[in-house]
Amino acid sequence: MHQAVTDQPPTTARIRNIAELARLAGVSAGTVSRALAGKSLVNTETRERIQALAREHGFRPNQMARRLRVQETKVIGVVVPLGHERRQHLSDPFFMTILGHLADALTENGYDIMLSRVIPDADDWLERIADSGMLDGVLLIGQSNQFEAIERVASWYRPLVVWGSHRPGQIHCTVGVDNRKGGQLAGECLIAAGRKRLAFLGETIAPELAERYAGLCDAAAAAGLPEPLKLDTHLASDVMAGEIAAHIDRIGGQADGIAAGSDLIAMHAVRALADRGISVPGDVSVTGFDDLPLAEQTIPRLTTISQSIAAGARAMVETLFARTAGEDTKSLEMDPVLVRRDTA
Amino acid sequence: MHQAVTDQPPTTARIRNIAELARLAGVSAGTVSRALAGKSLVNTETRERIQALAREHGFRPNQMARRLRVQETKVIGVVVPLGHERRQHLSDPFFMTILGHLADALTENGYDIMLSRVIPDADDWLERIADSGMLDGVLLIGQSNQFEAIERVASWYRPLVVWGSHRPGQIHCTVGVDNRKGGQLAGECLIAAGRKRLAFLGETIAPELAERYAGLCDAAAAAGLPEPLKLDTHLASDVMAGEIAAHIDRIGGQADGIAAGSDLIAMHAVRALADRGISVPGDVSVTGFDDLPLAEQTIPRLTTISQSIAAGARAMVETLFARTAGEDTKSLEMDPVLVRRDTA
DNA sequence: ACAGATGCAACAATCGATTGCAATGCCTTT
DNA sequence: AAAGGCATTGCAATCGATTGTTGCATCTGT
Repeated sequence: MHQAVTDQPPTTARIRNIAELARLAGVSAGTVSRALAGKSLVNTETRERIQALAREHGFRPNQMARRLRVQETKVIGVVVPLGHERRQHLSDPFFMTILGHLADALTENGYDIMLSRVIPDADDWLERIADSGMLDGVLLIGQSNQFEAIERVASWYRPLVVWGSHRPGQIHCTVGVDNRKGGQLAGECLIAAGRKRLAFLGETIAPELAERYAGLCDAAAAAGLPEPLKLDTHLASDVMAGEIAAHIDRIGGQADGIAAGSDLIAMHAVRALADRGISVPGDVSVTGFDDLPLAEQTIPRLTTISQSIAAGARAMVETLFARTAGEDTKSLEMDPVLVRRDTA
Repeated sequence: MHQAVTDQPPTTARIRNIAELARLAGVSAGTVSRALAGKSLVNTETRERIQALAREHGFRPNQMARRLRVQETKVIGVVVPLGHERRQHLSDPFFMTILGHLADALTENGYDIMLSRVIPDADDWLERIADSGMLDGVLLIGQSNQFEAIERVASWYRPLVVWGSHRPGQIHCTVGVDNRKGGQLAGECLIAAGRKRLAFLGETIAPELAERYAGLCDAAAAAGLPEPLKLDTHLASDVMAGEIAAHIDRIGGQADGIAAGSDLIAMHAVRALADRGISVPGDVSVTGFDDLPLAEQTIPRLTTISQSIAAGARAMVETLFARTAGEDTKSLEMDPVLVRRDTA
């Protein structure tokens, strides 16, 4: 009783389960369970005796067993499907930023996070996750090209919320930004800066980016400008830099206003332009998308379209809990906001 | 049999466990288990029949139960202790970068990741994680001020590897960089650029940063310069920017060479200097630490000390598996490398 | 002093899958 | 034809905790 509370006793064998502790305390396993859970059904004195014994031996009940029994895991899966982009990896700054906010919101509510980076080879990848019995809910970051798979699972698995865009009539619940409007804002910003030859930098296989491009086209059309160039770029960071540089070299002076599909792409573009002695925003204007924390730290600071990621993450978590509680939830489409800084 | 493979049948009730499927197939639960696991003990024909039935009903065995039974979870915990810095959050770019690489290495080996952001209020926070029965191993990112707690757990919990610095005689196994040498490299770089009034920007409560500062002092002493200034900064990104700006204002021209404790701090410093019309590296030289991917993307690009995070992450995972297999492992201290770019 | 109420703890079923061992049936061999 | 071998499958224990129900003992009120 006089040793430090959390030390392992050197002599005694470790206690491996409730039954052993029960034998040691001279009570039944059920009583130990109730005592450790702090339930009032056990006598205060015995409860404290058992708790002291547990502390002394460094015993903690096995969570796996508990969760199997109570059918509740207090774990939420956060999943990134990498359908069209197998080489992209988790360190993508947008994903990391939203993950950080999700982690904050979930841990505040007493939930743990299970992280999966999934390459959807098998077409039941999401079924497998939803149905594993390991999770109380799933948050999906991005739809990638897996719209069908998500719809299929959403039809029977309720605790699922997706970051992404909302198509009319879809089953699964999304939280996201109006990407088309965001693209339009970016276009209007470039046009207001006097740019007439626009280009979009990003891979339009992902629906989000396709919509941003569509919005850019809207803005161009409204201003009577020709359709913006579309420059594809992979999202994997190791190849992105090279591809962007190649694009810049190739298009030469054909574009004076670049709307990038993400802040990361924009940063690479600014970097590539600077390397070639092209001034931003003197010669070329550039806009980003996302408004990551680092957008404010670059020099020049990025003009970008804000997604308010923190609010989005909070909304995802709240929506998930609402769905778990059986409520019907609506998808949330947030308004993008232009953040005017130094690049456009 | 003619419907799409993973569809849920609209009429039948969902199958909830192996026993129900067994009844449906007219065999025992054990046989179903073996069939779904693809074991050769069951007749090929029955096995395929059972597998088809499972697919048809979208049945997947409960992982929680399986894991309880086989005492192996295939889940590794990745934990960030936020001992001295409660407001820091997961979106810290260094953490995110290393997490990305860890995720890659672990998923390649068939492991899932459980993410915990822990604020060590209770002093048994790590015991609770290690002993939860939910994890096959734990990777700790950073020691924070929790050295004692980590030592205590490491004395009985083997599958634990920590990113951080190694003190002589410690029990727990670390992977990290020689922070003191890194600080020294930074100092030498600044001195080689002709800087004589050095300063360190970062919070020296964390042992890693304290060692980097010590290395900087070594370099200064070796060059016969006075002891560098120590400017404390919190690591939480929301307050960091303001604090750094205040430091820059306060010290005025007292320092012409700034060694930052991390790339993020360096970025903020460069930003603050630029805002004040101070040229980098014209008037002041700045070095970072970590060599995050974004260090190469800033303008001017950051001169920094490389930690080779990718290699470190791989080493952590390998070491963890070696320990799980019962091998004795040594801590790994990697050599830092100066990456000379544009800020010093 | 006795019926009924109350407090406390034990018992046993349960969560869902895995797996060693036993049992069945069929085929081969002498 | 009996015995041994092999291929399948069933049975039942097990992983470790939770919890509804039951049973015992003590206390209260009249």
